[in-house]
Amino acid sequence: MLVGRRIRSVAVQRPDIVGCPEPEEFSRRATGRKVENLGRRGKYLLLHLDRNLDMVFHMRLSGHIQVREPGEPPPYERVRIGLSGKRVLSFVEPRALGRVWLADRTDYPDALRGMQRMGPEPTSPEFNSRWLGSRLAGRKAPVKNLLLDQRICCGAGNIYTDEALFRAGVGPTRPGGSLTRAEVANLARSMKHVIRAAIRHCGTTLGDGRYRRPGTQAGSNQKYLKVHAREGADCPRPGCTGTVHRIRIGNRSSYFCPQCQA
DNA sequence: CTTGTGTCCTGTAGGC
DNA sequence: TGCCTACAGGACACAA
Repeated sequence: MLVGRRIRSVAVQRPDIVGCPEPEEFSRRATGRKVENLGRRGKYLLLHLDRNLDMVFHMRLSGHIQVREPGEPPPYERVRIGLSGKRVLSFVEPRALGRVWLADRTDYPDALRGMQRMGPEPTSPEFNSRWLGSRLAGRKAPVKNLLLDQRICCGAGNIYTDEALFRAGVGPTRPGGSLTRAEVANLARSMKHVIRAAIRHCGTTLGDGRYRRPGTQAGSNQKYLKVHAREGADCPRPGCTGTVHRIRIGNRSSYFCPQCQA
């Protein structure tokens, strides 16, 4: 759908969506480049272009990209990229919190240091109980917050941290350093499981469904959520008589079952 | 270094 | 109906 196409034009509808360089230079440098490959690192999407350039997208809370035919642009289109072969890539972002950057692959800018500092992918062998244990050791912050730290568990967000903690039977407010070795190992395994399942189900489309996998289709992972966004529901663990609670941790909601998550 | 809080932005849901 | 507040898939700057 994208690989092999050449960028013919770039139209920035919302300048603050472009992280760097400045929108004008962003457009100038991207125009004429060819998409050689696609990639992902944590929550960042990568278009590897020729001349050693990467176009890097982050969808934040409500963004998505779609490759469409020319014509009426979708609502909330913030950046429009005209491609060879009569296609248009639209970066759609209602809340305008997402960003796109253009970077030299061998010299990423400061603006992308968050991406550079990310830890191992939860799906990789490097993400194991040894890694997680080393990151949680000595920490007093709630384990929920530490899992949201992309330097510790890249790609994890509010949904998947809740689900992994439930699966591991670990309460979200537990200080990171208080987990036993067995709990850490369990949590690492649970995170792998949750992230793999989410990828298999093409992501989680919640509520108003603004999240969309590329191509505007909804994901299906929301059907498999055990606790997230299920406040008041009976705990899904067989035999448990508890209900799903919602609390605020660090200004964000956490869902969990107090009876099976110690 | 760690930790908690506020901010960016827009839209929707729910209370009154 | 309209106005107000709370909340939403995230990350970062900043203060203590």
